[in-house]
Amino acid sequence: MELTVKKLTVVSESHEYPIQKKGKGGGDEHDPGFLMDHRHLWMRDRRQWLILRVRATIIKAIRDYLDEHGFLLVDSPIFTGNACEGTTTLFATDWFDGSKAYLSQSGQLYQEATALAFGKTYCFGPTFRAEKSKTRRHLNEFWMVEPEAAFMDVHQDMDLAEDFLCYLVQTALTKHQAEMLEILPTNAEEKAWMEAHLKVLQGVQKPFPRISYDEAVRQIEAIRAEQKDAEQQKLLDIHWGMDFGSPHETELTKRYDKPIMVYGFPAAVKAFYMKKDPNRPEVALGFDVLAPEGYGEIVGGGQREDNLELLNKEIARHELNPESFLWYLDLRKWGSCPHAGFGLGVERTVAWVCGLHHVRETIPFARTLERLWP
RNA sequence: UCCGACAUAGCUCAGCUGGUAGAGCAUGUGACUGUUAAUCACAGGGUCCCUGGUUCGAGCCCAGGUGUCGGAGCCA
Repeated sequence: MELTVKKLTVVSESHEYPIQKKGKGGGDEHDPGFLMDHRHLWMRDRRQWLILRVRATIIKAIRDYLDEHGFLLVDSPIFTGNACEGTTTLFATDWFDGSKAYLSQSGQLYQEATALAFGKTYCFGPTFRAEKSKTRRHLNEFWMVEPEAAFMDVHQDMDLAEDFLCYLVQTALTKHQAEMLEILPTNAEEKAWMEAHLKVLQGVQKPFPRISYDEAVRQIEAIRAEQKDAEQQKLLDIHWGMDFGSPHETELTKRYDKPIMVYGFPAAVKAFYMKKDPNRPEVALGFDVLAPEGYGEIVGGGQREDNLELLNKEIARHELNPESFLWYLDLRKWGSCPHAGFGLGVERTVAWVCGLHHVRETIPFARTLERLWP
């Protein structure tokens, strides 16, 4: 395209722009820390511009899907009065009467209330974790969508998560596939990787492999036996009853080119509100969806304990204060029913779809352990 | 909290066995003008993260500290 300029107006002069063009070798002229310090300008870069538009597409797809499938948006509060699952992972702030308010780390408990009132609901907003996690998968402020439905069991919950995720990925691909291939890779090697990655995403169709925790443990044991590196063997140590660590998830998902659904975790390592398998009380009716290519857990969910007596026992076993949960227990006391739901992390999903190394690029202004600027 | 790596010009980095600081880009001046990652010439630009130590001499070696990044744990 060629333009014949008839008139030129300088709207604003810009001298010594802090972010430079690519170097002659084609590599980045700046390291990630510098770029994050200039996030307010960096987002004008075409790669960042695309990533944040993919995020917007995925967010719209989340709302469209749930709205069209009978879910009502009923948001959970962000301030909560009590620390539900331990204060160490919560940000505390001063409340009016000298007490503390905590920033929500999940809207789920409130979604159980709204689902029992409206049938199918979801909340979608920022979530806060005060964990001192410094990894490419963690932010201290991130966005999570949490659908919850009455009369839904864990199997229907997994069906929903599967269908939902397929819709999100395919919607993002339909809209952005061409520009993702054109813009995201910065060299020939990355371009080849992106071509393969887009094929993987095209293959994100139902059904996903569903692997029981028991089976996953067996597979990880087999993977561990193949490892030659002693360090890696140590990291992959596993036995029934242990929760998975990142190395377990990463190695397991490398074997698949679709997201996998792992279900039936040991109840002992899961949250107090998870319903137990009536046939195997040591197993919880929860599941995780693990993205391929090592992107980790993008969905966590399951069926909730709807039996008042069993729930009380779990609260005692986890040494939680029952008074904090009086309203939550009311939900079982008056008109309860089987119900289930899940949470999907927006940034991890966007990072996976875009094939990014780090989730910090998937949110306009990342908040991490060392970053409150800009 | 634990483990590891790194910290040199505005930015990205090099710097040998310890001998007193370099490149590219950016910036300034000039040349050129069909450019689009412009090109050419010249120039300016440094608390080598901080403190202490070893040494005739430390960007380099040692100790402590600070900061950044990655990983573990925890999780989306």
